[in-house]
Amino acid sequence: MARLSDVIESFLKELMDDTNGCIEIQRNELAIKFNCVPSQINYVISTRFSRDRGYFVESRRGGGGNISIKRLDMSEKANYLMHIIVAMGDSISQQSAEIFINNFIGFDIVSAREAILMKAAISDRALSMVQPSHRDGLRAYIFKNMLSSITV
Amino acid sequence: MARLSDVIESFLKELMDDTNGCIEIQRNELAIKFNCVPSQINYVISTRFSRDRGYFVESRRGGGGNISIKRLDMSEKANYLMHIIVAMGDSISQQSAEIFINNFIGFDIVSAREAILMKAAISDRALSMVQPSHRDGLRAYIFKNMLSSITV
DNA sequence: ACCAGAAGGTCAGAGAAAGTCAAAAAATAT
DNA sequence: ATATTTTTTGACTTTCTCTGACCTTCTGGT
Repeated sequence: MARLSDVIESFLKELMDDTNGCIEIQRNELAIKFNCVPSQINYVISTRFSRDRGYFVESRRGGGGNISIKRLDMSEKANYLMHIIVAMGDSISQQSAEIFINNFIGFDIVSAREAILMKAAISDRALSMVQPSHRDGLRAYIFKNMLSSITV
Repeated sequence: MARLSDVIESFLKELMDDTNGCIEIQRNELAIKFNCVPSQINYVISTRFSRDRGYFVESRRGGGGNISIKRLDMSEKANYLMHIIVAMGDSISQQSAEIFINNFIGFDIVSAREAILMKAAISDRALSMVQPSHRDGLRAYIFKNMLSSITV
């Protein structure tokens, strides 16, 4: 038996595809449509449309209240990446690069596999041929190059 | 009399033959079908469908939970990658590396975006800090490191 | 101001799966 | 015959989903 939460999730995502990634719903109405309690809508939203899954949720109570869900758009992610490219400076350690990369996964900017690839490319191991004193500089250079490649 | 675990194993494998190497089961349901305790299903999966036997297993708990098993055609792709790692030797030009990467896309070994990332990491531009005479060697090293990271 | 009604929010508990681990039983090897 | 390995079992744990009672916030009318 398919999970109701999954059904509601894909309903909302399809709705979003038709409306440029931005929808407004009424909680009670939706609950009636899917024959569940209203709080299940909250459950779906909090487990499937959280910030770190790339959605931005707002709501208003009271008469005429509603819930709006927006899919964070690419330009925002690109801005985020550009910001990091600038902030990184011209040198970075393996450790802090990996922290950045882990955050990217959280922000849905890269997939888990892409993260693995990036980590592999800038690890100390990959750069072991390079003099230690030059490693962090080269790492920043390669890292930035990878980041700008996916900004497009 | 054949062992139950073997019976369950071949049942799952036949199921997989009919479904393109990818199945979804419910643990409790299967246990009822074979008249055993649910944890025996775990035993079969962990002894017969482990990673190094070429299967990838995922599961979800809770209502509507399930276990999915995917057969990896590991052999083919992993062999292909290993072959390339060996063939590359300890030096490679940007151009030939890109040819390899383009082939990976064709063989569904990497996605288009992953390919972009890999190319960015080993481009002459990313390695412009490095003396030209050392570039191809470092490139091979980074490239191999990325390839083995996704062979796992 | 005040109040009523109309939204949405929270949280804990019930229910529905799958996971773990170690002991008992069975099969195999020496 | 005995030791070792593999299979089977079941009690207990963890995770995810669904529900309902109760709470908070907003709007509009008096």
